[in-house]
Amino acid sequence: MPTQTAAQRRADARAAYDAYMAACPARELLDRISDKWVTLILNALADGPRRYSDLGRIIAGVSQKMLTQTLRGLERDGMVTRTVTPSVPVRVDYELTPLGVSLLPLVRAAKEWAETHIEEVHTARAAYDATGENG
Amino acid sequence: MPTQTAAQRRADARAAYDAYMAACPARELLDRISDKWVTLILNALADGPRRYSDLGRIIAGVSQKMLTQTLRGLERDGMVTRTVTPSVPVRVDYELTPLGVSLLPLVRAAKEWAETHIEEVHTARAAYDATGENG
DNA sequence: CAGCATCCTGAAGGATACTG
DNA sequence: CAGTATCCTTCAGGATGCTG
Repeated sequence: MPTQTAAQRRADARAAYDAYMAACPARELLDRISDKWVTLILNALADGPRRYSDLGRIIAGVSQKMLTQTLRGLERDGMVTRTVTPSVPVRVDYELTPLGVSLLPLVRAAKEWAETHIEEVHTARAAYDATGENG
Repeated sequence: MPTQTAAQRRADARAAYDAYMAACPARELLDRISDKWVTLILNALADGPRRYSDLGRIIAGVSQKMLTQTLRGLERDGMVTRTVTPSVPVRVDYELTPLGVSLLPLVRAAKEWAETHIEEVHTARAAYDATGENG
């Protein structure tokens, strides 16, 4: 029996890697904007502040849980501000911070790339699927 | 009993939205590059072709399953090519296609933004956590 | 060497019900 | 209105063992 199995070595490597990854700024960013709801909220807030219920309607398919959870995350990261107006009933507005706004170009760049190259991707995909299906 | 409950309406909205989302190029792209292993593989292949086992070593914490699965996905989408050299033992090289290469600037832009703004994020996060903890 | 097939667990996220 | 709390399902992804 070896001092360390291959599995253990891999596990160690992963642990080290995970630690490294957790500290990687690019990774943190991608983890954030890769979230489906994050990009949708960012877009929904792009032209100005919105109320909680407005966001829920604009984004249509979102559950309360995910909406709240995502907004909290964005607030925590300084991407949006949450403003409570203690009227009756309560009113809560969300708005992008400068930091949140600075993220928009990146999201748009991604959109740009996607729209430019998506056909290539689809073509490649169709070709790949075709070759695989008949042997 | 209403013709349609709120839950049903939300479910319908989600179904419609999911369909819409699935067809959204930007969404497709984000789904791809948000994958942890995708960005790592892209980077690993940035300076030239690599063998399967090399990738496994360079990316350290990856499991065979995810490595293969991710590479297949990238190949299918036309981001990488897979070249088999039928020697003994077999040798397989992966290389970025022009399409794959065209994605690198975007990944780097993300990295750039992250490195520029990550401190702001961390500061905001610390502030947020501080206010919440003794409320 | 470069995979594939299988099993299994943890975590994300939707549905639902309740509250200030 | 704007959430919070709970339960429950789904499934991404790791471990393991086998193959051309």
